[in-house]
Amino acid sequence: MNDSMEFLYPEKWLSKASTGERVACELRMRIISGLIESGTTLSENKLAAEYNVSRSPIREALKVLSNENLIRLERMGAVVVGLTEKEIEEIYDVRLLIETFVFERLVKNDTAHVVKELTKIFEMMQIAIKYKDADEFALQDVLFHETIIRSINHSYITMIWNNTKPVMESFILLSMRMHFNEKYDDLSRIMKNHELYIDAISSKNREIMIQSLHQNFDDVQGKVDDLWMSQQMLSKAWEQEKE
Amino acid sequence: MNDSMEFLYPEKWLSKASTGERVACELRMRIISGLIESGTTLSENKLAAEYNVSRSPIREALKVLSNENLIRLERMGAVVVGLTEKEIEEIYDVRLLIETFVFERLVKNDTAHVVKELTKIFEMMQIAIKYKDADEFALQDVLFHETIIRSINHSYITMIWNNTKPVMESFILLSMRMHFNEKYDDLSRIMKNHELYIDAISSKNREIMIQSLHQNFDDVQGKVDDLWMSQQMLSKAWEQEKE
DNA sequence: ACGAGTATACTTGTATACAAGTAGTATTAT
DNA sequence: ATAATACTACTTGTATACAAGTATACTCGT
Repeated sequence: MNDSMEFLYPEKWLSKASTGERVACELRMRIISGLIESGTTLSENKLAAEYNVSRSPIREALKVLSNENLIRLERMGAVVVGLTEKEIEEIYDVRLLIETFVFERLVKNDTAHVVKELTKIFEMMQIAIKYKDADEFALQDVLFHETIIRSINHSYITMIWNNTKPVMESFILLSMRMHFNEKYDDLSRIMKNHELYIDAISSKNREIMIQSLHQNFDDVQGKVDDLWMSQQMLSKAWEQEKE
Repeated sequence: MNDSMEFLYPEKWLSKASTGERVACELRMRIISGLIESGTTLSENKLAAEYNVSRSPIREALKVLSNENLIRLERMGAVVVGLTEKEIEEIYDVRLLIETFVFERLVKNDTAHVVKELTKIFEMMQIAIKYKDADEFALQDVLFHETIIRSINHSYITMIWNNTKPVMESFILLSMRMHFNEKYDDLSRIMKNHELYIDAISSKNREIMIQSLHQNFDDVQGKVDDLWMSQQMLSKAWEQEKE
């Protein structure tokens, strides 16, 4: 593989990850960012050569990506499905679905502990903005929703989250990197919406929750545009690098 | 492994399955049926020896079961989580959640094709009852719901289904085997409920859909009892066989 | 008797080897 | 020229080998 190759996924998030997980994270980023185009056929041998590892971790990674609907494992090779606008809307469908469910469960119990945790994450996000750390911001953003979802200890809801989280994370990561330094309006809107989430859970107010969920949902279109632009730019950068 | 060992999962459903898938299906059945108790630690080497295969397909199977929340992959060994009453309720939560979502999507389009397919499956179920074929009945029952869910072509909803289906299938399979020849009342109730599903989709009537979903949900408690009894009986049979 | 350290028998993660099957191409026979 | 066949270069699935790390038990020193 080209020595000048850079990894898209933050290496510091992979401290205790196995080779298979690393490959999965990197491939995921490359697929979602568009560096690996939809329709491409990936072969285990080629990937193994490319990443200088054996087929074992590659196989593991492909299984993971297949579970996340990013590739289709076929008889000869793995076909990249990728993320179109449709898939992104669908993944947000699922998040809306499970977060609504979670909220209904959540308000039946004491929410003080969750609210405290969410507030902490909220403040972390503010720090990330202050230091213009897009990756950290994305991480905390995902963690925010994960905290809400895991708080009800529902094994199958958690399972759904575990399967959608990686795609979500990569998507948000790319989107944030793209516009973190430009769109301050976006950031303040995101922060306000997260505040709304906390309020909704704190006050157990269904109206506010629906409002914040929809707000989040409305943001998707913007994020899709971000992704598209991100894909364009990365492709260009890639082409230039190859020359 | 004991030569008298019998496989719980129908072999005819595994015609084109790889060794890994076979092992996954069999282990899943043994975990859900209670033959492998919760808390047990499974080792790749022992399983490989037990099933006379190498570690590769065993690893694959364990990854699958881990995704289904049936085991927890830890540093040393895979700890069996199993299916308690809580997990079963939770898996039905998810089915209720996604089938509700699917229904809302479904009624926006023409449902004639789906209704036709469902009617076919319904008639297959009747034949299965006629010939007292519990396994076939379970297969068609699962297929019924799969047909509904896949009909909207929503990749992430399909993903959720793919992750819950195997557990669902095993659970229903065991439940049906247990009581297929006794509880005709149950069967007719199940059939009536499936008829209700078809009606709801055909007439696009939300009221009926909610009714059938809840009916289905109310059945769960009975099924949990079935599972518990099934686990007891299988354990006893196993103990006797060992002597 | 009891605690520290070591030996051992396990565990997983990764690399490699082999077998079976498939697509596509080249070659050969008609 | 064309169709059929054989060959080549791939593919995945499974088995095996090796490395690194961990828990248990045992031995040795006090």
